[in-house]
Amino acid sequence: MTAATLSRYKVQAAILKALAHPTRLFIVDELSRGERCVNDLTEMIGVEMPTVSRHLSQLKHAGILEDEKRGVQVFYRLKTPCVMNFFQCVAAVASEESSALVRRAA
Amino acid sequence: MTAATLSRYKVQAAILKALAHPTRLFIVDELSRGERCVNDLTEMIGVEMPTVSRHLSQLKHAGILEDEKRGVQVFYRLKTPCVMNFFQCVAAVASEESSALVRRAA
DNA sequence: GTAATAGTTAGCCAGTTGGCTAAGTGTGCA
DNA sequence: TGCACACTTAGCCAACTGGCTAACTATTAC
Repeated sequence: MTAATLSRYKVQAAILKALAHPTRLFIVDELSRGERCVNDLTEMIGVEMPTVSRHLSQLKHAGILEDEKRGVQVFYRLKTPCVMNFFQCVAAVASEESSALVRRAA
Repeated sequence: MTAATLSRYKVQAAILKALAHPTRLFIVDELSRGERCVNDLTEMIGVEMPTVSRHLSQLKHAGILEDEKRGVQVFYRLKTPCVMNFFQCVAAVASEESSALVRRAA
């Protein structure tokens, strides 16, 4: 494995890792329907705001989201809409999986 | 978020998490060109065999790989070839990213 | 200016990850 | 039978994750 190849896998792994959490998948899915402020997401998700804020900053750091402050609120939206194709790919792989995996994760 | 929705996100997150490591991405990429035994993968990757074995079992547990013992060797191959579409999706998102992310991961 | 609201940052902590070495399992060969 | 080889499992450990609460920042309303 060359250094360049390893670097490429690291980049891809970082993106996958950013998405590899149920809460962050929910956020991306929700933002695919339009921008949302942190408070709204917090209410939908049902964990404390600092936790949501950190999930958002992870996704932002991975280049998946961008934010915009308007007044006292911060709105987040998808930066790369193509992440949704991706999202459908995961869903496809997931649906191909046996129900055993579903049971394990439930 | 309903229980069913949460469960679905958990399944998808588990798949993403299984792929979210440079070594495991390498393995999936390599197996897309055909089955390989653990020893061959170990030589290509350059970490100890027990570590490779564990990466393989993680991918197997996630339903991405399947294995077959032939004699003294264990061959792994992709179980869901559609994981490769997925792989291309990640590459597409990655290439859309700024070079900043590349620099961070390098 | 003070208070209220929205959000982030910091610090704590239990649980997970990913590397390693050592030990165990199973198959084939002399 | 006994040894070598391929692989997995177990156990250790440092680093990371993801939740929380508390404290800080910034904007708006009074």
